[in-house]
Amino acid sequence: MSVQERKERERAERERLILATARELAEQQGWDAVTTRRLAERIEYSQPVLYSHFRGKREIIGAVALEGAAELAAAVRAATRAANGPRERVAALARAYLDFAARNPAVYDAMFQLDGGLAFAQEDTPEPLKDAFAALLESLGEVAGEGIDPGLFTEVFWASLHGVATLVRAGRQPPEYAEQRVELLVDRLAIV
Amino acid sequence: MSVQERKERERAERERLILATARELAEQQGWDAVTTRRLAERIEYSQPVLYSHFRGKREIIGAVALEGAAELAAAVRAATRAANGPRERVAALARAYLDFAARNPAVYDAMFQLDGGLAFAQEDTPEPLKDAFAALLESLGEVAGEGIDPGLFTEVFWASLHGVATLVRAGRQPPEYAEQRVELLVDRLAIV
DNA sequence: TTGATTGTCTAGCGGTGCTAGGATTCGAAT
DNA sequence: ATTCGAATCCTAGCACCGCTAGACAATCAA
Repeated sequence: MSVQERKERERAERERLILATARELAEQQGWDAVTTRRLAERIEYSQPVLYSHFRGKREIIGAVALEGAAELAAAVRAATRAANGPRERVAALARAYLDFAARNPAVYDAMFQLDGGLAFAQEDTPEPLKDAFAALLESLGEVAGEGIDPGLFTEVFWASLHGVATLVRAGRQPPEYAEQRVELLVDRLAIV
Repeated sequence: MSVQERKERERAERERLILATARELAEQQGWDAVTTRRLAERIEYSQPVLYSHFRGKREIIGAVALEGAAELAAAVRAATRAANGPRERVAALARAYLDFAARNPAVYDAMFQLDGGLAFAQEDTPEPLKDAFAALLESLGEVAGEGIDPGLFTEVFWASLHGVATLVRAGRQPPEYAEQRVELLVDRLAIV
C-alpha cells in the first residue's frame, strides 16, 4: 500500500510543479508564452504528461485561477482583519484587492480575463471562487446601506474594483492616483 | 485619374467588407473563430489579401475596436441628449453603455478584453478612443462633486461600468438586476 | 503590341493544442 | 529469481494557426 501512496504523492507533487511553472512562465512572459511544449520542457516531461493531469491548457489556466482566488481571499481577509471600523475595513479591502491584481497580473488574468472554463455564480462554482466572493461579502455586506441587498452591493463594489484594476493594468493611468480612486470609491459607495 | 479613384474606392470597399465580416463572425462564433483562413474564405479572397490591408489579425481587431468606440460614443451621446437633468443623464449614460456592451459582446471584447494593439490614454491614442472618453466626460464631469477631478471621476465611473459589463458578460448574474445595479451606481457615485 | 507594374494566389514555414500507439518501466505473483 | 501484466511515459503526427515568399495573371502606359 505504501508504494501506491508514494506514487500518488509524486503525482501530486508533479501537478504542483506544473502549476507553479505555468504561473511563473505566465508572470514572466505572459500567458501567450505558456505553450504546452514550453511547459513540458520546463518540467522536464513530455507534452502528454500534462494531459494526464489536466484536460488541456484551459484547465491549467483554470487551476491557476483557483489558486489565485484562494490567495486573493486570504489577502482580503488579512487586510480587513487588521483594520478597525467599517470604513477602514472597506478601504483596506479595496487596497488589498488592487494590490493583488497589480502584483499578480498573470494570475488575475487567469481569473477574470482568460477563459479557464470555470463556472461563476452557479451551483457548480468551485469552492475557492465562492469563498473569494464570501470574503468580499463579509466586509462589504455591512456597508451596503438600507434596503440594498448585500449580495448586489458586493457585486457592484467588486465590479468597480475589477474595472479599476483592469484599466490600471492596461496602462491607462499612472498608479499615482490609485489611492485617490480607492478613496473615491469607498467614500461614495460605502454607507458607514 | 478616374481609374485610380475607382481602384481606391474598391479597395476601401473591400476593407469595409473585411471588417464587417470579421465583426459578424466574431459576434456569431467568438473571436477564436475569426481565423485568417476563415475570414479570407468568407470575403472570397485569399489570405494574403488581408495582409495588404492590415498588418495582421491584431490590427483587424484594433480596427473593429475603433469602430466600436465610435458607435459607443454615439450611443452614449444620443442617450444623454434625450435625458433631462444631470441625474437622469448619468443614468441614461450608464444604461446606454451597458446596453452597448450586452448587444455587441464581440466588439466590446475587441475594445477592452483583447489585444488590438491600441494605445490608451497617451498622445498617440486614436481619435475614436479619445472621443469615446470625451463622450463619457461630458455628462460625468458635471456630477463629479466638489474637489474631485472630473477626469478621475470619469475614470472611476467608467471602470465601474466596465466591471459590471464584464461580470454580466461572464454570466455571473441574471440580467434582471441590471437596472438595480445602475441605480445603485448612479445614486452613490454621482453628486447631483 | 510590347513591357512594366500592379494585384492576387499557391504553397509553405514554424508554431499551436492535442492524441494515438508503441516502448519501457516496475510492482506482484509464481 | 523470473515472468507476467499493468501502469507510465515518449515519439511521432494530426489539423489548425498567423504569416510570407515567390510565381503567376491582369492591367495599364508607351
